[in-house]
Amino acid sequence: MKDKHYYEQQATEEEFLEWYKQSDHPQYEKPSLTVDNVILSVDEESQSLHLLLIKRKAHPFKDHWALPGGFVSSDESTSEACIRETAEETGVKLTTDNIEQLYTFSKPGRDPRTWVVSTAYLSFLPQCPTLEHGDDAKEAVWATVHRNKENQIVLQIGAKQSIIDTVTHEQTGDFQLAFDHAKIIEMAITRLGNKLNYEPKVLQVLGYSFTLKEAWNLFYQLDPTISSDPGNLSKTHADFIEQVDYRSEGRGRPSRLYRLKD
Amino acid sequence: MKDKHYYEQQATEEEFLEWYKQSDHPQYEKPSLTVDNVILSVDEESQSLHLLLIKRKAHPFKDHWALPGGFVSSDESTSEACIRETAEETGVKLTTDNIEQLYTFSKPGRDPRTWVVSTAYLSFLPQCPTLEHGDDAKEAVWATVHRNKENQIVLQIGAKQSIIDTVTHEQTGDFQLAFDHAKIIEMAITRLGNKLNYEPKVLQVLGYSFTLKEAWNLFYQLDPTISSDPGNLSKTHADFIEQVDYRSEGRGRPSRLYRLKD
DNA sequence: TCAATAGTGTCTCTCAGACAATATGAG
DNA sequence: CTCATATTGTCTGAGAGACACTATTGA
Repeated sequence: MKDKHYYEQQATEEEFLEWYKQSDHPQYEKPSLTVDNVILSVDEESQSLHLLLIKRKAHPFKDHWALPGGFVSSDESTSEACIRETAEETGVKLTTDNIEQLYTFSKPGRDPRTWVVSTAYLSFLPQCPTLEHGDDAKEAVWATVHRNKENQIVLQIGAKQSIIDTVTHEQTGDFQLAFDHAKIIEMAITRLGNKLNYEPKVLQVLGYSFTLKEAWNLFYQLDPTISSDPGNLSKTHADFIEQVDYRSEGRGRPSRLYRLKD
Repeated sequence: MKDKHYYEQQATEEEFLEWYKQSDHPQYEKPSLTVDNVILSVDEESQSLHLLLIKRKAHPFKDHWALPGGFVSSDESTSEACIRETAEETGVKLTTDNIEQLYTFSKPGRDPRTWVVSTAYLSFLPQCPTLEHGDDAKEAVWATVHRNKENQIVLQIGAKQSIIDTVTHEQTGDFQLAFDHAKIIEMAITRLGNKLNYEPKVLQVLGYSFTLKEAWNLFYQLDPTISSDPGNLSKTHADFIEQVDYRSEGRGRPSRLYRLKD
């Protein structure tokens, strides 16, 4: 048997890989790898931006609200794991077009049990589908989320409210999120607000088509300092949206429908 | 001994954690976690943007050029690992202000040996310090890097050149990079180009102070479609730079020195 | 005094934002 | 016809970019 040095530095790449797979390797400590998914949608009725949260039934952080997510396995990328876990936990089918990687959180101690590193994703889902929460499924809700004029992020579940301060990164209010999920949500909302003008992928949450007013409402919830004129969106975002030219019904002048360009 | 269900769902959080640490847990497969660092700097003489590459001495990808980086351990975050590995491999001390997280790469098979997930960082370093490459240290070089008018990314090491096409994501030319490092570099340069106008952190590569001409040269290498007037930077980037008012020597009118605001 | 280099002033063009005007449908 | 609602047109101010002009030094 030839030695390690021979295979690493003198053999061919093929010989090396064959040797590598047959050898034992010192086991360095490895982290568990998870994904967490910030799933955003808007409710058609209220036009409010919503965020999917799940109530934890077990320790740690029992009874706290958390983002959906789970473990990544070795035959998939983190984006595939994100899509798979979302489907498993909520029944919702996402595609690579609906999700984008947000950030990887790795601060030691972020999970009180053991070493867990998590890659967070941001997902866009049309029209808040109703969520099943049977006995063994975890309780899942659509929480409303918006940024207020003080630049804080406000979450609401029913009458309960939680505020994330973007300066101090502190959570206050009626409930606390599990793990470092408040930081993840803060980063998600902040990134969305920054990108409204040049990569308005968020509009996917409005479904295939939407009115200018609906788009403006969404933008306003992410950044209450934007222009107060919904109509101006057809100028400022002309490169990103196109008219589908169907009209909806209702009181008042019918609004035109637009869609996000490919 | 009480059972798993009791500790997960009925005990207090403290009891749960104590039980958790004393118990055996099914070992799911875990990935190795690494960091890769895209370290950018500019050479004072040539004013060219440079990228730090290391030549691999062992399989896999023996003799290919690669980004510096290494394994993350359980008592540090990925950013700490990035700073530590950079110091170990190059002697360069970075701080959290000099680095930013780029993306986490996790596509199965990206490392031919085993399951390796890597979080890539982007680092800014002033004035291309000279690199030691002794016997046991890996060979390290500053490769020049810029984006050409065809929107390709061009790397050069001496007379050898490699081109990364940002449409097809193919590498052509005299050398190939190890692993998926061409994709990492492409993402780094693309992100920098997009952020020149609102978060010009890249200017850190110019050191504490710089002239408008130097700043423009850097911007031009990242995006050759920018304004052709270096002087306009004092208008367009007035929010980000401030004059230090010292003047340099040389032929012609002395240029003012600016620095990146805090 | 000229060449070389750098910074400043000015003009133009584009575009974001506010507001007024117009379009469309319900009752 | 009038009200409610939504889109379109117009005006204005700010700012990016091009270019010419001025400033500062060495030779």
